[in-house]
Amino acid sequence: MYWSKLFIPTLREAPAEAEVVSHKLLLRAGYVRQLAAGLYSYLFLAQRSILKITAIVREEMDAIGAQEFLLPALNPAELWQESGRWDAMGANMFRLQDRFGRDLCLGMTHEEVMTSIARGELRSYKQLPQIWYQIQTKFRDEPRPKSGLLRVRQFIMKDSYSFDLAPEGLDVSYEKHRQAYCRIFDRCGLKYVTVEAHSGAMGGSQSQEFMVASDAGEDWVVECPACGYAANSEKAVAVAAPPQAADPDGDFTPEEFHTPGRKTIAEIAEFTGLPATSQMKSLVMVADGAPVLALVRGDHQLSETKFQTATGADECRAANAEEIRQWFGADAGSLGPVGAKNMRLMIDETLRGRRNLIAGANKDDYHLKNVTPGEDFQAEFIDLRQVVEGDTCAGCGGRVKLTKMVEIGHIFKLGYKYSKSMGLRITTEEGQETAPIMGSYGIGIERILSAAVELYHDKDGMMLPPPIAPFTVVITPVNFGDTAQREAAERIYSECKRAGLDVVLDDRDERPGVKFKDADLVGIPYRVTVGKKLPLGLVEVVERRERKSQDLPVDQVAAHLRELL
RNA sequence: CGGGGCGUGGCUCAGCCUGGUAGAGCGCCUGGUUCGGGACCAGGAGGUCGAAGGUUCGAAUCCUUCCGCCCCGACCA
Repeated sequence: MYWSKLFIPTLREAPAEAEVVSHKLLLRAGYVRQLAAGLYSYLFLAQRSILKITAIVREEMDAIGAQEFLLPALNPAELWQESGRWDAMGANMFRLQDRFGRDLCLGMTHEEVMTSIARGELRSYKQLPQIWYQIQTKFRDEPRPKSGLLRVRQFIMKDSYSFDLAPEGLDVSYEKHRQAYCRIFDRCGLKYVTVEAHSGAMGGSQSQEFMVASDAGEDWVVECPACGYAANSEKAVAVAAPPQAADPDGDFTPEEFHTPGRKTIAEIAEFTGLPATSQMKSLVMVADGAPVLALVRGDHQLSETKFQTATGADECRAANAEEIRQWFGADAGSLGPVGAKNMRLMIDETLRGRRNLIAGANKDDYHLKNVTPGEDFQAEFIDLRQVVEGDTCAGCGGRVKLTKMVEIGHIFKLGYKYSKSMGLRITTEEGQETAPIMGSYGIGIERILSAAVELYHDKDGMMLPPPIAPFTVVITPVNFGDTAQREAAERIYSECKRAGLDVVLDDRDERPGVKFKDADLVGIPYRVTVGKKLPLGLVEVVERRERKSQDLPVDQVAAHLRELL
């Protein structure tokens, strides 16, 4: 293709609305344009990358025996009502009505539709296992779309679903996906980690996420470099740093003391002269409408995900000021476990064995000292806190590190949630009816592109891995008006084409600097510069990432690049 | 939904406080000179200043309401 004929609207400056690197570069390099919050048009270059990514995904999915479908994005309400998710999805689901007033939604994911196909067609254990997938557009009415293509309201997902007779079969389907995902992300040139993920409150037994490190990410991943442990912080377990002061030894009873105007952990620490680790932080939560008091060490944060999982509730939130007043007779800042009535108490494992701690007195402007869990109040010990930097690995004792990451894929053992709620039954070898066990597996296609840009860029632009770059070679004659340069460039161009390379010839009547800048910005992995060395029969082959340059005779360029790519 | 910021040619922004005939740079078009890292000269096109209402002789500028976009938080199968 000839650059002068292509629509590649590069910008010298990034539009003001872009903040994260991948967003800025995708706009500047002319890959995408924004239509509205969380809605992007993919222009020529982005579409080329996306086609390359989806081709890789397709090959690897096909290789594990998965079969490609294409399901409607528009779904009838009834299907989602059967699984219970018409209500559960809440405001995150786009809903609409047809001309007859029938409720419809735009699919956020396709467990329901896949299950409805399965229950209509699958009859016998002989038909299992099945893996069905699609590469299709998903819609989610995100409360806050952000970060360019990283969090959007419409995006392309590869989603697959496995149906197996028994858990051992699901293990196999799951493992096939795990390996296929590794191959996909390897082939896309990404540096990623696989982490244990939160499986949700509704009984999924196992799930893993594929994550790429990026400051633009929204998840924190806890990793132990020593033993390789890696988990999403929503689920991660680690050993907390020991308390900064030893607990008073002795069998004391709780004793009230006046703390006028001191409400925060830091204020109490300053007032008492004891560190935050000597305090219990009391958090009043509401789980499915019922109050629950969650207790963590003063310097720790409650993990709401762990909390929700522990309660088994569908919906959790922090209590508001009126509720707290009503339940405790005091305001936030003076709350504690002693005397908390008519509610469940949960306490973080880190506080097991601690004695004579400080907590709120449930009386405004008063706190208690000498509060001992298990003696002065009863609570369920559960891991509730967020892992922090400085904790040590529960497995090997190494120091864990936390890294912000973007989720690009998620594999999930679903269990029987959909097969049971939607009445999918097959007949076993023994002639009994049984519900197949399911798995679901997702890859965010645009996130692969964005994550690659986040991972590989410099001040001049993108440095996309060749397998997903829109072009792999650009031929840049310094002066296209020069006959010798033009002829050499065209010759190399057609030889590259014949060698099967994705090549573009920059035939624009621009100064060389403009062409070099655009090639760098767009992130084409190799550039062939046809210029001053041509009289010697030589051109330069420049590698984008390292900027390594090599002079080659005109007739060897295509073969050389063919080797590299 | 709470908090903050921003909306002025395609892009980046000035002008707004203190009301008085809409600007710059880049980009675009024409002609010329250039040609190894975003050239130079000359000429030119392009804007209902987010929208509506109000105040005023007069509103980009002041007031009210609404809309949109971004950021932080809440939320996130």
